[in-house]
Amino acid sequence: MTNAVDALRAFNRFHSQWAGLLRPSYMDSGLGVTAARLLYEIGRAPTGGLLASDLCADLALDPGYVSRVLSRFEKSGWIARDRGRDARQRPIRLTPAGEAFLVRLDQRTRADTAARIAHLSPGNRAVLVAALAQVRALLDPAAD
Amino acid sequence: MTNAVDALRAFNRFHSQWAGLLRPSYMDSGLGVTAARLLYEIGRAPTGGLLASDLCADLALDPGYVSRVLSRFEKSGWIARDRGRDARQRPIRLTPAGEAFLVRLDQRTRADTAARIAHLSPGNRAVLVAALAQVRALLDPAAD
DNA sequence: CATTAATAGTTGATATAGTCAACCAACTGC
DNA sequence: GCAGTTGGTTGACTATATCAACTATTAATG
Repeated sequence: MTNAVDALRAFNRFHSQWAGLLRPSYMDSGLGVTAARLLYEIGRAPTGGLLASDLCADLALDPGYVSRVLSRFEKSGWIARDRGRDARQRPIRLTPAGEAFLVRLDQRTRADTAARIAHLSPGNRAVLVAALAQVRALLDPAAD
Repeated sequence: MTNAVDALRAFNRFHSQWAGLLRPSYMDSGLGVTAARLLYEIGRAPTGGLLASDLCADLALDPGYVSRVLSRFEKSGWIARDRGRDARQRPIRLTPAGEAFLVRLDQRTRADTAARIAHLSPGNRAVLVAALAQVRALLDPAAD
């Protein structure tokens, strides 16, 4: 296991397991992992201008699928869609209810993560943060 | 972002994206991510004694689903199932064809990973390996 | 300005992935 | 030999995702 490729692959296995990427429902939110990612992305976007096509491109998802998920979000009252200047597009914005839902979800996720590193001392946390930054810097030449 | 929880969550986002965990088909193998994990697990197991129930437990999967995937594997000629002493259980073993398939798949995955860190110098690789080990040691108190 | 081509998004049909409950056969303990 | 349990399979179903066809609108070209 001195080899970087093997080490990395082993780490990938470990991490995807650890992070619960395999679980079908994201944090028992009733959302699938993909739907949760969509909602997060909507929450992160500059208010007002986000289009369905942006989501498709950013997350590499099928337009039809995105359309349906967005309809569900709309029905749940988490997003609203207006018409823009270009009447084909339907800019997405998060409603207050959606915002609230997202905040709750985020809090739960954060609490979960916190619990999973609760056993680490402050010193060890610092080491962890440094190591994570190191990994990311090396793997992602174009870090944002 | 000085906070360990936030750093970790950001890393999780980055890594799951980087590792391509979202892609439906594992390395264009025709297998879904779950099926690929099953096959790997079968390949890793001590020859002969592996049971479907072990796979269910280890990977937290539904018995019914596992049963079907294993049937597909059998039909593809990748595994064979005998009867054990306990005639309820059907110990799984990899056939030569399955072994070969797995080797090819592994080579492709390895090549892919290698390409993605091709830009790293030997020194940087060593740093990466150390950082990965560090992360894992901290996150996984019960590392194997 | 009329026609054609492209774009944003939706919808229908279909495939794949995963879940849940019922079930059979074989084993265990009494 | 019977009650309860275990390993595995099957059937019915839901959720997730893909593909192609379609509508409405805008842009491009003559």
